[in-house]
Amino acid sequence: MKVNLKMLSESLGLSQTTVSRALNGYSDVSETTRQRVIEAASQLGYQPNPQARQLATGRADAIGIVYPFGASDIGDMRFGEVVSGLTERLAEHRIDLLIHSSRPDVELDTYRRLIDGRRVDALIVARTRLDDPRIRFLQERNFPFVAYGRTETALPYAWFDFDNEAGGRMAARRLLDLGHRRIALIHAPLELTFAAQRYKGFITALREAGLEPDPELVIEAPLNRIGGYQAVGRLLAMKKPPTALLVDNNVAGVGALRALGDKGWKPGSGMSLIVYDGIPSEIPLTCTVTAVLQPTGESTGRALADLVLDVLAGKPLADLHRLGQPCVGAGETDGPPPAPTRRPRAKALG
Amino acid sequence: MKVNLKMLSESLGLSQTTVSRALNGYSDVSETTRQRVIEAASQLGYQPNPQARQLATGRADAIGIVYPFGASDIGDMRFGEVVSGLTERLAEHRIDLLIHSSRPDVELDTYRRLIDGRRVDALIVARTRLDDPRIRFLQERNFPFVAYGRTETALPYAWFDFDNEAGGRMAARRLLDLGHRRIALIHAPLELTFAAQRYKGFITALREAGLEPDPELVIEAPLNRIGGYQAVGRLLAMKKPPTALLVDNNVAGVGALRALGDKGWKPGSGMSLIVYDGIPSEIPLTCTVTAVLQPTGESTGRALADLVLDVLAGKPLADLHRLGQPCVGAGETDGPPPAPTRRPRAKALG
DNA sequence: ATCGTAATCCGAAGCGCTTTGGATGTAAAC
DNA sequence: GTTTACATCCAAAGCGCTTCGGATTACGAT
Repeated sequence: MKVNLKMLSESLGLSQTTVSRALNGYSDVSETTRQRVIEAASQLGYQPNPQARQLATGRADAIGIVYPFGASDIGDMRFGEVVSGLTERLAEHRIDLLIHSSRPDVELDTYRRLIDGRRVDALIVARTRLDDPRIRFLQERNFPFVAYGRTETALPYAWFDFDNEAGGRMAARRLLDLGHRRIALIHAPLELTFAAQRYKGFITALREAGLEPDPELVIEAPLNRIGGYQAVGRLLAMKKPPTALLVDNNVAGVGALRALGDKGWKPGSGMSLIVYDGIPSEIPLTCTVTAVLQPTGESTGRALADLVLDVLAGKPLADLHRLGQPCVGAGETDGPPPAPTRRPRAKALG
Repeated sequence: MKVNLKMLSESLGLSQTTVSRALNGYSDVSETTRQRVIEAASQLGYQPNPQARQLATGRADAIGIVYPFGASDIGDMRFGEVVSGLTERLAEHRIDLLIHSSRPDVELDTYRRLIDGRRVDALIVARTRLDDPRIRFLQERNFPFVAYGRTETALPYAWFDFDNEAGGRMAARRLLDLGHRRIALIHAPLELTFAAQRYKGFITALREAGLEPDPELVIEAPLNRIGGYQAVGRLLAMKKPPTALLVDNNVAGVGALRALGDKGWKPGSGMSLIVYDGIPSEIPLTCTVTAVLQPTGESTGRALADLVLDVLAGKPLADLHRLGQPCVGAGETDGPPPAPTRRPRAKALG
């Protein structure tokens, strides 16, 4: 038999008011009675009914996240890990995580339902775009949210993001330091925030090294494996292929790696390769591919949860920004460029 | 301004009772008034308050799933896809998906909180074990749930599972048909249901072919990449290594593939390899590794959702079972065994 | 005219919690 | 002795919905 507030208060000879206030940490109840109440509550196994509480307070004690339907979880945003970190931190505050998924074209409808249905107190917006309609929508409605990734928007909002520009710069820098001069970039569509940022970092590094990026070597590829595969095909078909390659995401990176393998490429020989986020199946093993690494998904999840809590606590949005730092991890594929071709055969034989 | 039932009913000149019953499809309200009500509701943008409804009905309109904390989403249970399928189907019934994660040692506490806290109407139990304390717990409490994977338990319960035994058998059969006789199996700990099932299928296939499985060739490895890596190391170090290998999960499979690669193995040469579920980074590209393939995560999610709805509708548990069929997809790695070694060098030179 | 029946509709009582606006008692201040 | 100020506690009014147990009306049957 479920025990409710009424039963609990009667068994204590107190009013529901007092018991409720005791349990919720109000100051107008003496410490001794509070202890009695807490004792009796755990004794009787009292668990407040969340729906009743929510109805009375107007809160939902839940936040929502909308997962892009059909998104593969390979690499991508490490969904499972992020969820783990999120729920772990949120649980400490008795807040649940509600997950919905929807096809991109009806995403705003899903948002609308969640908001109007008062099912969540706040939302997390994942995988932002430079101009993101979801964020505009939430700002118009003045609904609390935190973005996983930044956007180009005037109004302030809470966000968590990695310093993708720094990451792109570091990666390019690494290749430059190894002596490469013809460096290719395969990047996701630039309306995606992370792609634009990494792109900018890449270009910056090249310019800093006094190089003007060769437009031919900068290829936009769809955010899937085939995209990476085909882009590498184009690069290798060039009369003068690049000596190094940066792929700005690991989904396309898998395809790129595969394409290189098909052409007989091996780690440490021929073209140098860096894949942003690394190749998923390699991370915990010896890395054959150099990668730009980011903190774990769990830590990202916790950071997002903290931001959500801050937003709900009413902290000024302009302060609620977190920037995670990536780093370049070494693999076997970032050697120096091959020695300049000097018609060797003839010489050697001669 | 949020419009509630009272406002809606007043604007219509009807009682709250009638409006509520009209909206909920009761038969004691005339069709004409029902239409009027529905019209006015969408006109005013009326959205019922879920917390109030839940309080009144005692339902939570949500189901829960507990995700194993720290589980990588690579391959594994294709968490993101399953979630997509689940929420898609559940949304049609106005049911939300609540996700929690917890470390395995406190998983039952999480269950307890969700149940006692009346936050969910049912639970989904993922990644079952042969003897699963979570299922015992839920059965004791008589709390609705559906299991993703079967268990050894007397009482009936709803489950979705793949026919892992058939899958294991098919995989072994494929290798046998190619002429292999020394076939190794790397399997996850057998307390995991899927591992036990695939193991059984493997053994069955061998016996059917008149072979007695060689205990030396059947290796248990932890469910991670290192496990697969080390197991292959042991196999290759044997005086008489196997000519074919089946890895019963793709997490260890990634490690196994890497180990083979380190020893100079290439697809189509030397040892034949089949990885259950396939290598994650390969699936949408050309497959170099033969795989036992299962339907998409989305379809699994939808199946789970349907089962949950059936359970909540009170259908007899003994009927609520779904068995998905795997199939063996071809790759480049399932060739015939190498020709028997016949001391070639001496002979040839002689 | 009277009754039974079916079709519609509604009043009011919850569901279990929070919170407002006092009530009560006690000790310090005047 | 009266006033003031705390420190504790509580009655009652919601929060917005569902649902039980009638009320009302219309109408063919008796």
